[in-house]
Amino acid sequence: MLDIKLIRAEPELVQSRLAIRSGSYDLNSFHDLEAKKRKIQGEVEALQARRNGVSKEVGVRKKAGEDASDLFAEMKELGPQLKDLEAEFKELEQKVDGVLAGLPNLPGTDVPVGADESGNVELRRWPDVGEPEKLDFIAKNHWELGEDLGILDFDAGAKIAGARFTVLRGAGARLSRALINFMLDLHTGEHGYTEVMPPLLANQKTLYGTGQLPKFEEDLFAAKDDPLYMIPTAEVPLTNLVGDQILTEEDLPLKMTAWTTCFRREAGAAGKDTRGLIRQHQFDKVELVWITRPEDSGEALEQLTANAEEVLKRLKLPYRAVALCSGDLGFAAVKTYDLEVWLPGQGCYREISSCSNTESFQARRMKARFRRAGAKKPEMVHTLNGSGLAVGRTLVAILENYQQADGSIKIPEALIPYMGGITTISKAS
RNA sequence: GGAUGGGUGGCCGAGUGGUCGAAGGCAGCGGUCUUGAAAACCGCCGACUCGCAAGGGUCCGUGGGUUCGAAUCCCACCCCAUCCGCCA
Repeated sequence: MLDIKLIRAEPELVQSRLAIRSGSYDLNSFHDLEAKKRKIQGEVEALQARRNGVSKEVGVRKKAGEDASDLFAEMKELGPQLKDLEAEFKELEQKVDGVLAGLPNLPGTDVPVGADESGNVELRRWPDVGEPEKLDFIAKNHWELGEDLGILDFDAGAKIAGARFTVLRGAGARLSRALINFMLDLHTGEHGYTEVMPPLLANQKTLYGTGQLPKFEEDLFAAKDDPLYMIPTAEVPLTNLVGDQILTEEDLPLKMTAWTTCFRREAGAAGKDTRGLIRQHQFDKVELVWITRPEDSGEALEQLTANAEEVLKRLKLPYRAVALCSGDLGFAAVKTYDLEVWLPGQGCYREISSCSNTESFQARRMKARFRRAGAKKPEMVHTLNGSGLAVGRTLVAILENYQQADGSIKIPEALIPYMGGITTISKAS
């Protein structure tokens, strides 16, 4: 949620910052609505002040045994009047909140301006020399490799649950588990994150806090008989852990990591990435979340992204880092770096991690604050999140990058201990 | 699912329908004392919001209701704890 004070104080700035996002946001009618709300608020409060004064006076007179019938008469008139005005105010307030809840965050001033993903800016590649190493045979897609090896079963997934669900078997299932453990061990052991296992279902308030609701309900799976949604990312439960709290300055930065399964309806993605593991309704992800002081969040995004990149480096998977342009930013983000892994089977880079600084946008929605040592007023914290990494897509990247001419898969060195010593996945294994 | 007890400020915890935004304690901040610290003592100390300010308003799980007036009474709902039942 944007700071209403900022919208009021700098309407042109807010309008122009929103204009470089995708979608259009006209704040003119909002300003009128909001001004009217404040006007009514003033009137309501004046009447409330009078009511409170009268009530107090009644108390005083009763105690003294005096008559208060003139005050009762006044209240008889004031009461209904106040009630009507309060109802009007409430309605206006809800409208204002509704508009506010639907406004996305303002892109950072250092974010490249662009309409869509073609405006994104490549920052660096790893390894940093030219194109990724070419295989000396024709690379296969991961779905061919996986099916041939019997470790990815798309038909079985479709039978059990439908399209965009997959069954992993044998070494495939093991590889997924190995990746989760490898990533968690790295982030907790070397990067200083605390491991968390959150609920995979969340209530409406929680999804509002991170910005999925009310605007993006169609992207979520919902429970049938309970007001609960399956989480689309661990960012949702992890970030909300600090909601409705006033932390101390020493608590910050708070760094959390979690492996969770994630669920997305992919409502707007019909026909996109229909084959393979790239776009699934259900996938596993290791998430990184930081809660910081406002002055620290810029640097925190660099570190968080570096932590995610380290996973790719240890797995020796070629990738590039991209700064998203204004038109490609997510709803809550001020600034986002995407990490894109090289997929030889498809001859392109694909997103494998997205790291964002939302600054105080989510904190304001969920009332996540902290108090500086010695300070009187609490302040909003800044929240950041990033994938470190998407497990399914990492598995894809390993299949495609580590494939051999005979269709077998070499296990990246860093993963061998997590694979029980197995060094290759081949048809026989 | 059934029964019971609860949801009050950063935390713990009192609270009689009427100067209650709310006792007390802890934590925090400032001070006295001390070579310094601790202890002791004194003072300050909720959040949000409207307003240039003076000041006003809202908030005691949520939403309704009763009343001139509700943290206190009534209704509904949510959540938590414990016991019973069921169950990974």
